[in-house]
Amino acid sequence: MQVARECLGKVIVHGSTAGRIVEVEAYLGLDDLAAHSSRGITERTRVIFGPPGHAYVYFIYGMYDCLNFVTEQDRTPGALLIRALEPLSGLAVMQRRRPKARRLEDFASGPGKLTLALGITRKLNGANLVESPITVRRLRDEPPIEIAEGPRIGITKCADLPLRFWIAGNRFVSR
DNA sequence: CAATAGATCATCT
DNA sequence: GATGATCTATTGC
Repeated sequence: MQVARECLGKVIVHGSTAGRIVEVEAYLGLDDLAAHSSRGITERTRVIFGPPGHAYVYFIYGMYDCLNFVTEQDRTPGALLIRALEPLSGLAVMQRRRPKARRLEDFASGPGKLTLALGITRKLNGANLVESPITVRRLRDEPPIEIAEGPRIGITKCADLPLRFWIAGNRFVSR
């Protein structure tokens, strides 16, 4: 939850494409029934229980990959779902990967969209976020931001917890 | 504009 | 065998 606030405004770089994190959701682990990790360690949730600073990428609805950051210490489950990015570079590449997006706001304004735009797949599951193909960096001149919070989206359990965070007023946040 | 259906499959019961 | 941390196209007002 603290990590969620720290990650907003940071930049994800993958290949020639990069985007600024403008919306995230926290998934806390054992007590959070909406979290994949709430039912313990399985083949899929293994990395959520691992050390922080790694990527958890999972496949959903038979069609989309979603990107998370592992946030808690080793043995403690916790993840941050990246929900929306503001495209910064590699726009032509993103457009090719997302032919249906007509406006810049449609490139990465959702969990499934951003993985397509950046070319992120399950091959990056478990990857270190510092020295792997995918990295997270701080913006050179980080502008001050106002953080808004509210209930998470697209879940049926624990849907009322205010664990969704976004940059107030940013137009690349999902609906 | 809002509501709904369809696509499509890994994971878990 | 059902479900799901989604997106898009289509239908209906």
